[in-house]
Amino acid sequence: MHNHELPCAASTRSPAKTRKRSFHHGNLRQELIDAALAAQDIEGLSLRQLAASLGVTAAAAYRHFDSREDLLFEVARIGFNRLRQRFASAFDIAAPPSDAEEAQRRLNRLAQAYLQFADEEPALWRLIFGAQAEAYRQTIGSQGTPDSYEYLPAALLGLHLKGVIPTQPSERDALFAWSAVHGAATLRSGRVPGALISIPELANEVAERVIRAMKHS
Amino acid sequence: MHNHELPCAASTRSPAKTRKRSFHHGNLRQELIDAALAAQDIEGLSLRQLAASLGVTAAAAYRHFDSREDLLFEVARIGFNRLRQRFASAFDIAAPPSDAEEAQRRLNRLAQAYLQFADEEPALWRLIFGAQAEAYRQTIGSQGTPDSYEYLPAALLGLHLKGVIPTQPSERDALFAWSAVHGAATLRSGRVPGALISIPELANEVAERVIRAMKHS
DNA sequence: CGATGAATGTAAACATCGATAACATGAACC
DNA sequence: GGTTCATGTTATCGATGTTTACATTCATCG
Repeated sequence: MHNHELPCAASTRSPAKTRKRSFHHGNLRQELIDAALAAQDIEGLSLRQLAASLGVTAAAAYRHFDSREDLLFEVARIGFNRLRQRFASAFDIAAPPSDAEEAQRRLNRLAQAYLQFADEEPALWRLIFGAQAEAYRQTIGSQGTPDSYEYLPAALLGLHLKGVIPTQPSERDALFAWSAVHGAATLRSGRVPGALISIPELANEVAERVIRAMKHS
Repeated sequence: MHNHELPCAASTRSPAKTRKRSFHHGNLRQELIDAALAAQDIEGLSLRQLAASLGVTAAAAYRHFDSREDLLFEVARIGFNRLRQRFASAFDIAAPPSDAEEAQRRLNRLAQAYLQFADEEPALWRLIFGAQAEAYRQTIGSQGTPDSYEYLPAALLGLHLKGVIPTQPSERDALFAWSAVHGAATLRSGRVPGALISIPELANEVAERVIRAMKHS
């Protein structure tokens, strides 16, 4: 029953995926997370099937996670981190935009990051903005430096600083911009008819319109 | 075990809810749907508990529904119908708007209908726009006269006809407007910080900004 | 009225799920 | 070698969706 052909080589987390495992799996926690990340429907995952796919009993998973929700929680944390990394790639939140064009490009890239995340990692997107979205947002959405939720207000403020927008962007302006981008991503993830535009184009459309709405207030 | 104190009074769907039931429940299908509609988490409903709450075995539900999903499907159909009725109350899609102000009020009321639905029937909202949103939309979203998805383009067209918007609204304009409204409803249902505005006010904000974005293109 | 058959309920069973408890194994450390 | 802890297994529980076989009611027709 037990296969102990090869003993675990390194005591410290051997990352050799090609090695056959010993009785001790060696890296089960991470592999469970990875397997969950690779699933098409993360929320609907069965812990037993997930464990079985790694050649391990369901009970083994409970050595590393308190519950199924706890596992999904860790996966959601990774999801939020990836989204924040995409935001961070859009622009440096610490430095103000160089000029008006750059300020506009920032909002554009931010929208693009959001939409690309929804497009390229739809399962993660549905997880973190799905049924448990509120629970996730409260505990892990606002952690990390900088906070994911700071980028959009920062981008809008940059637009004002460079004269693209006449008034200081209010909280409602941010809420509207966020609604537009989030809504576009949601509708896109639902493959709504007519949303067959490319992501950069769609992001540009949304960003342009958001700016237009704020230009004339 | 069996209670047959009162025989079923009317053969044709007695709606008397105060009457005690006979062995035959009499209206189980509808009551299952009603009970599901009253649930706070429709997607997470347990068929067994639902049946038990009506004093009936789980297997009894299978006389009226092929599966749990089938039941949720019927509930989702009702949800779409209610949303469409709210749209229909916003304005008559067959008649063009009387003037520019009425055209703007139409978009305003449409956004309000959308947001109020999300606010007043959050469980139904989460059901029809949740995990199975795509499946529901494909089969029941576009049925009925008129189609739910016709209202927003109609409202935008009305804005153009009355001179509020210079150009003929494109499909992308509609997509953006829809994104903004849908996103606002989604964020609101998530109780996002700062979204503490009243629904009419929020609808007005969104509608105004959508119009502003289209005015200057 | 009474038999028949469809509609609609129950009871029992099955597979699967999340979760827990008791036990077994392997690795590390003295 | 022996102890100890981390990490796996097996067995089990209660709940779930679903199916099957059986029971009851009801409408209909002779």
